[in-house]
Amino acid sequence: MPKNPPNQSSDRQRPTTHDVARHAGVSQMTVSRVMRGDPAVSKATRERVQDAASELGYIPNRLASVQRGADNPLVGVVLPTLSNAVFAEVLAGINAGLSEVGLRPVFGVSEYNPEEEERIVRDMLSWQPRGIILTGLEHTDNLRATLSGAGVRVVEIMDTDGAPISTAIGTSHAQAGRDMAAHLLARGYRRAGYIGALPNRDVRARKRLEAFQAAFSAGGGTCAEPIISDQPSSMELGRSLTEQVLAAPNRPEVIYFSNDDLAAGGLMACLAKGVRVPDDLALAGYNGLKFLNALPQKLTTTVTPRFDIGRAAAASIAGDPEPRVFTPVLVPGETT
Amino acid sequence: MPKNPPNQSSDRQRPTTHDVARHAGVSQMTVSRVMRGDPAVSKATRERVQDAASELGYIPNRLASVQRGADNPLVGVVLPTLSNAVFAEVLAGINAGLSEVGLRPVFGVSEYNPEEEERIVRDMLSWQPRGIILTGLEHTDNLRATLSGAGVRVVEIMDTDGAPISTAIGTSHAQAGRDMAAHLLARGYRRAGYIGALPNRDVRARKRLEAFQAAFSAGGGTCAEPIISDQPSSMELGRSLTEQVLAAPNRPEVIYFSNDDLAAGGLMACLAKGVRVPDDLALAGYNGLKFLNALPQKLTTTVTPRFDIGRAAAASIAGDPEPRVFTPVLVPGETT
DNA sequence: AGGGATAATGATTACGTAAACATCCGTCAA
DNA sequence: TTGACGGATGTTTACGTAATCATTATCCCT
Repeated sequence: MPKNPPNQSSDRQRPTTHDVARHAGVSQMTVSRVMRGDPAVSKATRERVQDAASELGYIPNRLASVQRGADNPLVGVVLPTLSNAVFAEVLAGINAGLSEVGLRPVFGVSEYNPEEEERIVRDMLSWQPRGIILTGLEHTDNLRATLSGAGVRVVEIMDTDGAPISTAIGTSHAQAGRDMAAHLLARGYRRAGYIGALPNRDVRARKRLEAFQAAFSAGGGTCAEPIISDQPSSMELGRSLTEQVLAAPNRPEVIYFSNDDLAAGGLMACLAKGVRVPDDLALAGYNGLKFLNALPQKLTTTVTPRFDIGRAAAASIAGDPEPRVFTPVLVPGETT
Repeated sequence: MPKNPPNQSSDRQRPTTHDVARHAGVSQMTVSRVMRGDPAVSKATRERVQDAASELGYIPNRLASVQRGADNPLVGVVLPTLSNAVFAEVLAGINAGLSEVGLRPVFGVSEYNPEEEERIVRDMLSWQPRGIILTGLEHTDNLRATLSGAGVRVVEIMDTDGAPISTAIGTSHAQAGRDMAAHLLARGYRRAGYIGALPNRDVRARKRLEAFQAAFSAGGGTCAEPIISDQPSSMELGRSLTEQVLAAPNRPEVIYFSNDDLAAGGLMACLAKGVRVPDDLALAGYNGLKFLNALPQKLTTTVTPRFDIGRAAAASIAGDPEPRVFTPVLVPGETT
C-alpha cells in the first residue's frame, strides 16, 4: 500500500518545499536544491522554482533542516539582569558579533540565581544550539557537568578570576580592586569604606572588594566594615547608604562603591549635605558608564570594555574558542 | 529488509529517547510519555526511565517535538537598537513577561533599518515562532504582507499612531508632543526650538515633533527650524548642538529635545556657558530615564512606561492579542 | 470460570528538509 | 552506431518526538 503523498497542502499551513514543487512542476528535492543555491540545477528550472516560491510566500523551515543535520545558528545567551546598563551593553556586543556571522541569540535572564540559570541553560540546550554564553564563572555543579559533557561551545564572560568550563572572556576583578587600592593609596587616602549591594549574588563585586581590602591593608590603609545592602543597586540606594556613612562617627576618607550607580548616588548625597568632594570625602565607582558625564563632578572609576567582551564572546562561539583577558582601565576623575 | 534500528548510540551524539529506552529496557514511546509527564505510565516504569534519563544526561530535543507539532515557545523580538537605554528596558519587560509563561525570546536588532528588519523577521519566521514583536508601525510593504499572511501573532510596540499589522501596544507620540506644547505654552514660552537626531530613522520622534509644532503654533507660539543631526543621539551631541543654538542669534526661550540624552547634554551646555535654566533658556526632554536623577537640575520630560509596554507585548503573544494604549506622563521639572 | 473492561506498553508513522543514491537523457569519441 | 560520461532531476530515507492505533497483561463481576 503506497503512503499518502506528504503534505496535502490542506488548510492554512505554511507552504513547504513540497507545495512549491507541485506549483513549479518539479520534485521536492529540486526545490530544496534551489533554496540552498545548489548549482546542480538548470537555470530554467531554478527560475521556475524561485517564482513559485515567492508566489506562495515560501519560507524555509529551519526546525526541519537543523533537525536533519544542518548547523544550528542559535546561540543561548544568559545574563544575570537587564536592569543594569552594563549587561545591556554586553548584549549589544554579543548581538553585534553574532549577527556579523549569521548567528542568532536566544535570550534568558537568571536574576543572579544559579538554579534559575541552570534551568534556562537546560531549556536552551533543548534547541541544540551552536553555543552557550554565560555570565561569570560560578554555576551549579550540575550545570558545569552538563555543559562539560555536551557538545556545545561554552563561553563564560565578564570574569577571568577562576576556572572556566571551557573558555573565559572578560576582565580580572581582583586586578580592578587592587588597582583602585593602589590609586587611592597613592592619592594619600588611608581610611576606606565600601558600599555595595546584593551581597550573595554579585560574586564579581565581592572579588573586587576582597582584592581591594587585601591590597589597601597591605599598603598601610585601613578598611572599615563594608556596607552591603540586600536591595538592588540604584542611585537612590547609593545616596541613602552614603548619607548613613556621613552621619556616623569615624567617617572614612574615601568610599569605594561596587558600581557607578551607587557612587553617583553617593556624590549626590555629598552635594546635598554640603560635603566637599574629594576634600571631605572621596568617591570611586566601577564600570565607567556613560551617564557619568551627566554628573556635576567627574567620577573616578574603572572602565570595562563591555561591548568588546560581548563581541569577543560571539566571535569565540563562531570561530575558534579563545580565552581573552581584557584590561580594566582605572580612570581618575575629580572625586579622588 | 528491516530498517536499521534508529540511533545506534554511535560516537558522541547526545542521547535520545531511544537511548534512554534501551538503557531502561522499555520502548521509546514510554520514555517520551515519562518525559512529558503522561500519567499513563506505571510508577515503577516511570522511575526506571527517570533514572536512566538522568544517568545518560538526557535532554529533550525541542527541534523534533516542535517539528512534530508541539507548540513553539520561541518568540521573535526585533528592536531598532540596544544603545538606547529605553530599548534595554523594553527588552527587560518583554523578557519578564515571556519567561513568566515559559516563552523564550529570540533576538534581533534592526539598527533602524526597515530592510534589515525584514531580513531578520524572515529569518525568525523560519523557526516557526509563536509570535513576533516588532518596534513601531513602519515596516516594508513586503514585511507587512508576509506577516499578515503567516499564522504568527504579531505585536507592534512603542507606537499607537497608525495602522498596526495586527496589534499595537504603546503610547501616542502625537499626544506626547501636544502635551509638551501645552505645558510650555502654559508656562508662558512662545519661541521654541527643537533638537533631535537620526532624521530619517526615528519616526516616532518625528511624530512627536510634528504634533508639537502644530499644537505650539496653534497656541500662539513660534517654532524655529528644527535642528536634527544625522549622528546617533548622545549627551555629547546634545551638548554641542545646544552650544550652537546658544551662539546663534535669536535664541529660543525653550528647546524641546527628541530625548533625554540630548536634553541632558543641553543642560550641561547651559551650565558650562553660565546660561541660567530655565530663566535664560528652558529645556525639555522625552522618556524619563532614570539617569536624569544624576543631573544637577531636575529635567522636565515625558515619562513612558517602557517596561510595562514590553511586558504587555509579551502577554499579548502569550494570551489573547489585545491592543493597549499607555499614556505618556509629562513630568514637569526644574528646567521649564 | 469466562468475558469484557481497563491499565500499561509497544509499533507505526508524520512533521519538512537534505544526504545519498538512482535514473534519465543528450553528447561525443571511437 | 554504440557506449561511456556527465549534467539534471527524481526517489528513498533519516533526523527525534509524539499522536494514534494496536497489543498485551490485569482485574473484576457475574
